[in-house]
Amino acid sequence: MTTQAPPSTARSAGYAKGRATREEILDAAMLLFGEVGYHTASLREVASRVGISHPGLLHHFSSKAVLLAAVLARRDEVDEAAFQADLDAGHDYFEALAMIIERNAVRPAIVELFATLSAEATSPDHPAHAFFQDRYRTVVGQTAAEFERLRDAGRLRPGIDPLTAARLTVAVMDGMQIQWLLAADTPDDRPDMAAALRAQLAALLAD
Amino acid sequence: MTTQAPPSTARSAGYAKGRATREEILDAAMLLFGEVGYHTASLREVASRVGISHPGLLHHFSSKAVLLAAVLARRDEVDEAAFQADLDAGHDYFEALAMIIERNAVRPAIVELFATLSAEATSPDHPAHAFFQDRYRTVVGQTAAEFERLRDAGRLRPGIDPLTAARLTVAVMDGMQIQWLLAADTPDDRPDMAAALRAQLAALLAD
DNA sequence: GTCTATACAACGATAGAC
DNA sequence: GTCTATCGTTGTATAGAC
Repeated sequence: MTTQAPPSTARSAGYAKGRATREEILDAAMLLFGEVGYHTASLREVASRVGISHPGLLHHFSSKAVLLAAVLARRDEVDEAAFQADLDAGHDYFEALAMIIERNAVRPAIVELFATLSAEATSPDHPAHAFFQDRYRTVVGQTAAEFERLRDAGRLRPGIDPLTAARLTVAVMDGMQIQWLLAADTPDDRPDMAAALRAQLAALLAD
Repeated sequence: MTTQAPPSTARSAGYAKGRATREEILDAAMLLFGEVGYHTASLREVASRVGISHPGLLHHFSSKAVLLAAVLARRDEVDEAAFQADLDAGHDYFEALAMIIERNAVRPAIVELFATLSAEATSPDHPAHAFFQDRYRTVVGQTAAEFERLRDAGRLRPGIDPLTAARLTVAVMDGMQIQWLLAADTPDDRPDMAAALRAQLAALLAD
C-alpha cells in the first residue's frame, strides 16, 4: 500500500474533514464491494459504515457508478505502483505481471470485482466504460511493445505478431480469472493463474 | 436457430397457451438481457413486451433468477446443437469452436450477456453459479480430451500438458470477448476473435 | 393452470433545510 | 457538508378472478 487510510477517529478531529471522509468512503466501498459484489452492495450500507447518511455519501460521489469508478481508479494506482516497483527491482515485464497475479490470488474479492466490472463495463453506457477502454488500450499496448522487443531479439515464435501475442496474453489473464473464481468452492479444480501465464508465454516464445 | 418462436398471435389462439407464453417470455427475456444486461432488465419490462402483467410472468418463472437460468439453458442448447452439426459435417473440434465464435460475432448482445454473466456468476450465491461451473467443467474437459488426442499424435507442443492447453484456450475465448466488446465503438481496434483462437492454437501446437 | 390486482420493503436519486 | 423527507422503480409475495 502506498497510501494510508486515516483512522475512523479522524472524522471527529475536525481537520481536512472533506478529504478524510472521501477516503473513508472509498475504503468502506472497496471492502463492501469485495464482500458482496457491486450490485448487492447498497449505498446506505456503505454510508452507514462510515457513519453518515446515504445522501451525505452522494455529496462526495454523485452516484453509485461514480463511486465505483473512484474505487477502481484507486485500486489501479496501487497495483501500478507495485508493478513499477517490481520492474525497478530488476524483474522483467512478464515476471512483474505474474507477481501482480500472485498478489491478487490471495484477495478473491478484488479479483471478482475487476472480473465482473470489466465484463459489465463493455456496455458503452456503463459508467466505467471509458475507464476500462483506457485500461485495456494501455495494457495491450505496453505488452505489445514488450513482445516487439522480444521479436527483435529473435525470441518471439515465428508467425505470431506482437500485437496478437499481447492480446492473447491479456485474454489469458482475464479468462483464467473467471476459471479461478468459478472453482473457488472446489479447490482441487482451482487452476494456478500465474502458472497459466507462464505456460502461455512458453507457448508464444521461440524455443 | 433450431426452434421457431411462436408468433404473438398464438397467445389468443387458445391452444397450448401456457407453453406458448413460456416461449414468448424466454424470447423477450433473452433479447432484453442482451440489450441492457441482466441486472438492469426488469421483470415488468419483459412482461410488458409479452403483453402480460409481471405477476403473470412469475407464474411461469418463479423468480428473476429462475428466468435467467432458463434463458441460459436454452441458449446453450441452440449453440450446442449447431456445434454438433458442424462436427457431423466433418469440421474438426477447433474449427467448430471458431465457427461458434464467428456466429456470435454478429450478435453482440448474446456475447455481452454471456460475458457479463459468466463473470457475475463467479459469486457462489449467484443463481447461475452452478450452471457456469458445470459449463466450464464440460468445455474445459472436452477441450482437454481433444488436446490429449493431439498430444498422442505428436502434434501438441512439448512441455505443455493437455489440461493447461485447454484452460488457456478457453481463457483466450473468454478474454477476447471482453476486448472485442470493449472495442465495439472503435471498430478499428476491434480484434478478430476467431483469428485470435487460431493464433492461440498455432502457438500451442507443434510446428 | 393462467393470470390481474395490490401491497411491501429496499434501492438509487433528488430537493431543500440547516 | 450533511441532514430529513420524498420520489419512482425494483424484486417478491399474497389474494383472488376465471
